[in-house]
Amino acid sequence: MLEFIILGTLYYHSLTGYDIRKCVEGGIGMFYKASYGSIYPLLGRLSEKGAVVCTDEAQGKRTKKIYSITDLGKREFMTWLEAEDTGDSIESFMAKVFFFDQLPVEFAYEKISAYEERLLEYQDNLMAKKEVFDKANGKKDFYYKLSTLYFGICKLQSLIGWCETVKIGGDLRTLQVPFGKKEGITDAEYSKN
Amino acid sequence: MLEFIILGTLYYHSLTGYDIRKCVEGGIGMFYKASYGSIYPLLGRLSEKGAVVCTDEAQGKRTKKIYSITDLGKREFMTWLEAEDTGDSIESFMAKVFFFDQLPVEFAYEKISAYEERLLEYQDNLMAKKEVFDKANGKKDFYYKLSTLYFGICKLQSLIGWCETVKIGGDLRTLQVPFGKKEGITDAEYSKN
DNA sequence: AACTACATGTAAGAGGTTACATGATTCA
DNA sequence: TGAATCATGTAACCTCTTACATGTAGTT
Repeated sequence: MLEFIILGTLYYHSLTGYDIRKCVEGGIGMFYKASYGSIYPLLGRLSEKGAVVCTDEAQGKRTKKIYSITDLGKREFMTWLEAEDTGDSIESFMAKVFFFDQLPVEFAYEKISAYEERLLEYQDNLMAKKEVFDKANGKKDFYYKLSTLYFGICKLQSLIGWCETVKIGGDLRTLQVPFGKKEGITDAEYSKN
Repeated sequence: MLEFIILGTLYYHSLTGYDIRKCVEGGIGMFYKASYGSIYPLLGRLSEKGAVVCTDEAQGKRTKKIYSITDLGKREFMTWLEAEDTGDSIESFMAKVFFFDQLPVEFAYEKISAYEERLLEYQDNLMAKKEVFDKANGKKDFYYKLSTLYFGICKLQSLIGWCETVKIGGDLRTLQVPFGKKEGITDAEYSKN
């Protein structure tokens, strides 16, 4: 995963290992953490493979190592981006979506639709599980256990709704919050920009 | 983590390693996966430590190994359950909530409230990041990147809403879905039980 | 007789994290 | 001049996953 996130980050800009980390943190950092202890060794391996090249750039007394993606690296990145992810985590799916801007729109539509299909299947599973839970107990000794299941269903259905909107390039503002604090994504605030 | 999930699973029932896996899969399996390759070695280590004990039970030609939690194991489990989790993942929080049924209600209220507080702080961070994103680009080349951020915010606010309801032991049915397919958590279906 | 589920493990390795070690540059 | 940030790395360790290996019990 991190391998491809690095390649995606380098796709349009050459960066140092340090900068890559900042980019990841400010980008898909919500879904994926990258520490130096994983980035630097990985950059070494990617260099050996020929997916990136390293250029030394003098900067006063020290030398920065600036990494650039190669054609091979670009191909590998695109292969990953285009691959169907088989039952992977939401996080890894979001990591791909993060780079969909560099793909044709039809492509993004297909990928998100396919993912949504699998989510709908999974939804059926969860519903069946919920049935069992609801019936098997008196709803007293299992309140918190049930609550986690409800959270899972809620999150899943939010994600399905997200797919519906994003796959057609819809207005992100319609991704409204179901309940709780509504500050933040109001129309008023959004239209200021 | 898995260590405590095993202890929590064994809290009221003695089980084989095989059964533990099934329990985890059917329980917090949505948030946490456990393979035999992690369970069996862990049970060995827990035995050495004295947190669980193993009893052999003859069953025809073979012998089942049934694991039971000890007082030490119960104390360790409770310590984990009561500990403030510092910026951990949603999954690890849900894993704790899963076992809140064996805690006094006030305790659950406190834990969920404290967690909600941290979520609200994090929400401020995300909003700031969203501002930067919204302003820094023409909303064309960054649509999908922005969409992942919106998903993060949406998920976070869903979770905050979930906290609001669950901390006071509220009706789980109010955790309605914001958009998308609404099948499943309808009042009609729920009231059948 | 064949298949599925029960049941227990191990070995190799993926894929990280944490802490450590080091030093340059920039800015107040 | 001191602190923060920039910048690069290593070593030890941890936590699992995957695949393998083996065999029993129940069911069709």
